[in-house]
Amino acid sequence: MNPALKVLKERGFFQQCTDESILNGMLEKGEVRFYAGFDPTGPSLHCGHLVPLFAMAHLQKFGHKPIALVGGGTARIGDPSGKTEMRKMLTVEQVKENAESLKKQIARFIRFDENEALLLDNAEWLASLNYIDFLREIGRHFSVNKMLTFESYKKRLETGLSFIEFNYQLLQSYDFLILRRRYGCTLQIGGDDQWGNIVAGMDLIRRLDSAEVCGLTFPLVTRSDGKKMGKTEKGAIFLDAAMTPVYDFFQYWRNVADADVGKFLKLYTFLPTAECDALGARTDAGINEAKEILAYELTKIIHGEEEADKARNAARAVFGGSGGSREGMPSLEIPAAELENGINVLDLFAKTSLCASKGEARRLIAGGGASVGETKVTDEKMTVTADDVTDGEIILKAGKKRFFRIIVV
RNA sequence: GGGGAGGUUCCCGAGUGGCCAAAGGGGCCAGACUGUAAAUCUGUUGGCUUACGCCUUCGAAGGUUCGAAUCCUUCUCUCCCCA
Repeated sequence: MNPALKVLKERGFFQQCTDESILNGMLEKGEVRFYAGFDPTGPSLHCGHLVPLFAMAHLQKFGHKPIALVGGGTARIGDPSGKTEMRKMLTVEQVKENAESLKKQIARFIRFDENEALLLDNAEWLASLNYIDFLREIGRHFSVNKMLTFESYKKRLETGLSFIEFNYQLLQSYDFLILRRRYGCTLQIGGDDQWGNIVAGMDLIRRLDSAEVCGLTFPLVTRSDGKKMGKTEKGAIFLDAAMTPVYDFFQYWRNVADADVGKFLKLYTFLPTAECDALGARTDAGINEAKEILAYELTKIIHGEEEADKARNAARAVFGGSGGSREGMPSLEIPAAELENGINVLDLFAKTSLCASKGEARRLIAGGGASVGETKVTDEKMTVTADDVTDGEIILKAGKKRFFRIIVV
């Protein structure tokens, strides 16, 4: 088997492909131009996008030529695949802005200075399409009957599917067609929810250009507890530090379930497969340590080594490990003068990201989950003063895991 | 175009004039147990207030009423049936 394909399989990136022997042969034969799409529906990529990013990085390491396609054109429509509700329409400006920030994040995974890696925006060819021409040339090759048999559309038929969303498959197929014609792209990779769209693109290319191309999908990553990957109640875990602080990002991965550690190490780090398996097979204190490795390695890739160190040190400081430093902990500066008069605990907690309101702070205290420094807060009328300051800062705790650093200036 | 059913707090879902900040479940947060895990049990879960209480919330805007999530009018969105 081709080594690149082997790595993808070993690491859990392989769900299904259109024809394995053809794909294998293609990869063996030489550098393959491949693409994966990213929808700029938000200003930042989130954890759900990590799998295709890592897959692209792996393939590039084997010399294959990646195209990261930002869906500046398609994002204006919305893909119904896997969605149960209609997507919000975005304005052209929003999409453009989003596309810009996605590019920077993708660049952390793909080296655009090597292997002729490309970053394209499908608005380039979609925006100027002529409706009539498109129907004549592309639309006639699609059978509505066939499209309706796709699982993703079936589901949407129950709740409602607008015509423009229904057209998504045509546009994505057209993307593939254009990329093959212009850049010789012969492989599309994506999440398994994209299977239908990928196959449709393949069919279109076979019909119009009589050319053979391949598709490969990744499994939908699930957590062992059945919850959605990369989602918390506060929303998705984003790659942008402004949206998900590095410390929170680190902590998310630090807290994954035991059963997921090995799988996630293979998917979300570049550590050798054997090492990932070994780490994931650990138990007790060992698995706990493996989680730190997972969190650290991934944070390093997304936010850089310096930030990853900070986050790890902050976590260690908080949870009592060695080599701790509080620098990476979420923090807030408060003038010393304010402390002179004393600040009510409720007000102080409500100011931080620990509590959204004073009511929430009150509940936290009532539940016995709030601490100032090492002292548990038992009275909501308590006042925090300069006496509580240690080394120029006050550490607030909400529960065992959430910490906040007040820096006195 | 005609007819019907609906839009409730983070989600699902009760509520059909005052006892409703709104049942129940899920989730979230916290406590116990632990390994910053899982499972389990317990508590909590709109905002402000020391408190009495006040304010905002039941698709939107008006109206009836001492009082509306609940009644009326208009608008809007979703689903279903017919054309």
